[in-house]
Amino acid sequence: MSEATEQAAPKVKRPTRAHRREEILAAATRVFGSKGYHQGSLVDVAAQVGITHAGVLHHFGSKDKLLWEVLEYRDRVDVQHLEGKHIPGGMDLFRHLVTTARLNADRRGIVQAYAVLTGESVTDGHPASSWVGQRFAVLRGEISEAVRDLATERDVRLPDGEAERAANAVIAVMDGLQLQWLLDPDAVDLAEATRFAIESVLTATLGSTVQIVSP
Amino acid sequence: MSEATEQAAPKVKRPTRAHRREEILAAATRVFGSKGYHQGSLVDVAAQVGITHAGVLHHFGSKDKLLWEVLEYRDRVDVQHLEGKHIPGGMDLFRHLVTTARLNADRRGIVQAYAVLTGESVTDGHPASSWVGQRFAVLRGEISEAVRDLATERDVRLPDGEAERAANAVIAVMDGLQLQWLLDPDAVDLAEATRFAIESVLTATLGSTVQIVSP
DNA sequence: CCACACTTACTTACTGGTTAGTAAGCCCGT
DNA sequence: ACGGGCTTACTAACCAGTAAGTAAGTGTGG
Repeated sequence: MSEATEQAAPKVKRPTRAHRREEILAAATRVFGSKGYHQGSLVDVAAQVGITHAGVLHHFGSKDKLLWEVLEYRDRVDVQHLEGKHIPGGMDLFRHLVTTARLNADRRGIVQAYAVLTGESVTDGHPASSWVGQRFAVLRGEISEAVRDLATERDVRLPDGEAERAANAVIAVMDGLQLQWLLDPDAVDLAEATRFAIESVLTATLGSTVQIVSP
Repeated sequence: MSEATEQAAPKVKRPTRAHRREEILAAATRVFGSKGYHQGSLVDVAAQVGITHAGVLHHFGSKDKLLWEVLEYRDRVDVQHLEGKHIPGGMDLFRHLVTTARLNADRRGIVQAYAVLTGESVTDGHPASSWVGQRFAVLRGEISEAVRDLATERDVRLPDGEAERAANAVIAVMDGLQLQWLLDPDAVDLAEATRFAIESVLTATLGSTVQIVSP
């Protein structure tokens, strides 16, 4: 009898398409993160959500397409803590980068997936290589822009290409620190190390001490 | 008849064991670099030296053992331009790091193999993970030591752990720049970017401008 | 309100391909 | 004539993708 009144929670039986896809994406992130794309199989992914590998293909068509959606999924998670606000510029961008690093220290799976897939992507014809390349290009643009903002703010004239060089160094240091942290979490404090490294690059680039204060 | 007189050139026919192993190691470096460890097969390696995959196993026993020898092989190549001199300290170490970066810009295969294997190594139970971990630990020790040398030289008192933080940043930036360079060689000048990034970290750490002059 | 048509979410079973590793034997140089 | 270097031939495992079937839903016309 009480069942009729419980119609407020309508869908308990079959998972909706959207929900199931999300489950599979989360599982695929774990699998690709812990085994890599080539070594991680659709059977592994399927087992984690309690279906067969054919069921996964029913939702995503092919393993390549699944990977693409996993990468987009990571992008969504990456900016969700910004809550609608667009990606910031100037000093706020660097604060955002450090904040992301701090959050990442509690999201090992996603960091690992990113590191593994980025490393794998430099192999010939890897399906993720264009995604990673694009990602680097976008980051390079955004960060060098922020560096130029800071330079203008402080009346510093930057040599040609200096902003891009700084941007590349910032991106590099974040990726490299993640690798070290994954292999030995005790050897690196992800957030602190990231803050230190970015401050170093900015200080050297702008010629005066730069401090990134936690928001 | 003339065959008998040709015995003056003794070893043209069958390659010696040592020489063959070296050929296979070079081939394996190319294959693991271009396809990764898991995706690169023994058949690929064997084809490059004109034998079958069973021939490779005859020399190395298993794929894992081959990987280990490839990693050791890379270490040998990496320091061979030092010609017997041991790994330097102080400012000489950082000069050495930049020099290595410059040489690496013409050794894409080795850089790629290192990047791919390092990325792969964070996957569960990867045979290279302990090698990479060890490598990071050794580098961290050597570089932080060199940072302390420079600090002493310049009468700078470093906060606790600052040398290690700087070392981590230097290692990170080198690995990260290699990744970016592999994905888009035009976007990064490997040697210049490395020099810039290391100088930044050292300048920020030591509180006064540091320049690394090419030897 | 219910039967019929259709769709969704899978499963089972299979194909064709690739893999590392093993075993046995051949050939060539010494 | 013997042993190292190699090949051929094979095994057992695993892979992505396909095809066909099934059960449980959803929508619709009468």
